[in-house]
Amino acid sequence: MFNLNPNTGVPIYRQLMEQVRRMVSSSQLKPGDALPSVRELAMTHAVNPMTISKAYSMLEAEGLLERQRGKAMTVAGNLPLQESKPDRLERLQPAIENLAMAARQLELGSDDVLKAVREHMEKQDA
Amino acid sequence: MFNLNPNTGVPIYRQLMEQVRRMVSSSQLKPGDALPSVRELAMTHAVNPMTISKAYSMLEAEGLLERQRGKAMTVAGNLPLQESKPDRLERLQPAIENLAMAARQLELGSDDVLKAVREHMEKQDA
Amino acid sequence: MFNLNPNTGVPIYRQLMEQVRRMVSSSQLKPGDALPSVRELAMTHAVNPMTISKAYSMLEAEGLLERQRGKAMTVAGNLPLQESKPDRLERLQPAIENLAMAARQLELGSDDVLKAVREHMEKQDA
Amino acid sequence: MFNLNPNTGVPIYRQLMEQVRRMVSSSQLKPGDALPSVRELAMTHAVNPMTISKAYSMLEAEGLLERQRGKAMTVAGNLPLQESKPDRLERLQPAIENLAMAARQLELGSDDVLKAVREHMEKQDA
DNA sequence: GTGGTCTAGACCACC
DNA sequence: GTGGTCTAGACCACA
Repeated sequence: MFNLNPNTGVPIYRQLMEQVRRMVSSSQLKPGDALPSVRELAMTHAVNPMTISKAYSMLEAEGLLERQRGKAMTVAGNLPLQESKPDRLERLQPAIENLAMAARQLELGSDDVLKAVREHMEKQDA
Repeated sequence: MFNLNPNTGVPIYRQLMEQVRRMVSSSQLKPGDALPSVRELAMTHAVNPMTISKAYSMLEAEGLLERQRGKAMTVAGNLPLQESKPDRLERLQPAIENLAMAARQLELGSDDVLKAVREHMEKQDA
Repeated sequence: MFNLNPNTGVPIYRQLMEQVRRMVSSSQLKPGDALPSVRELAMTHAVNPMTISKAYSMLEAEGLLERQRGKAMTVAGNLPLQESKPDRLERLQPAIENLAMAARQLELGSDDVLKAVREHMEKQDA
Repeated sequence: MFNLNPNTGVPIYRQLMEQVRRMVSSSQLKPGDALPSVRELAMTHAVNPMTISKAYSMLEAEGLLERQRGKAMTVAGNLPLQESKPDRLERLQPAIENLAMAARQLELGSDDVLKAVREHMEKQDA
């Protein structure tokens, strides 16, 4: 469900926050849905529970998640519906810019890049 | 030439190191070429000179750059030629994986992603 | 400057957040002013630095404080001026309600309460 | 009768314990008086019954309350009479100190504070 | 020097 | 079982 990599330089809690935001944006996580428990996520990703907890707390402060005492955190109930495709494409932009910059610096043209992206995504779908 | 963003969580010096490596990998920076001076880069990107200097020093320790007293740092002279396209595509993988993960979490299909990437890269070329 | 009590049941980081908000509200801390460093505050109050850091981080997320790399945190520069007296009295309400509830349950009348408050505040001023 | 606020950070059971102690201290609850049932209090304050029960049990352990099988809990019969006014003023101190600290940080003088307290208590009496 | 991140582990509050 | 808070201590990024 989530993909946390401690070696990228991006803090783990920030990776998680961003990924939760995206899952909510696409309605793979809907208002009222429970998130994985702090301990469970910490176990499966071999990360300290506090690191997960920090991400959840900050998303709660943002209003994206809600806490219910003694229960798992849930997606906030007062959120707008699934974001439109243009909005979600907007959220994709940073990853695209990052890719394009790398390609430019590697002198790889759009043909090569598009081919590599297509292959990766097809392999993933399969 | 470079693109340094202090807000991503990735340390600035690591962003710079990675970007220099890519430019060398593609021979946009060739053995003997001078890099921008620490001061210049620090000015244009509003970054502390020590941060630039640290990146350069670590690349020097890696053998990618050479320092000549009183002159700008240059790309090391004993480097292999431009990397082959497969090698450079390999360097592109992390950015592709990052993009694919974001797309999956946003529930955007490969068609939409490829279209967005193509548009971004064309706009950039223009 | 601050008053942190670990025995009230109110989390320390929340006590600190509330007190910083009040100091800013009254302009005892003005935009641009530096706050005590995390380590300093942790030392003087015998509290773990992370506890202080957590309060500061959450106030930053709120927009009340700003972080400058390598420097102490400062009060955000884009804040409105000192709050009006009615606004500050509004902030005082929870403490007043708490006092009134206690007085009611202790069957102490407003005369006794006002006298006690006056005495406490005069002693404090002296 | 009681005032339980889940958002202050103070555990609910501690809020309740403190308030019961004050009611007993002022003889608004006298030895032999029955307390509201766990279920009733839990309902009216939208709190988990176990939370109420825990507060009652701890007050029982303190000797302030007595449990009679199948009946409501009552105030213990062997308690001293109503506390003297100085004793009750002593119990009020924490709330006063809290108020004075808030006022100081908000730069509100004793005149303003006393006025606000008086107004609040009069409104409450009315 | 500053703050940030993470860990390992404890105890608490609540369901 | 859930999340929350705190500690002690390590290492990193940045000025």
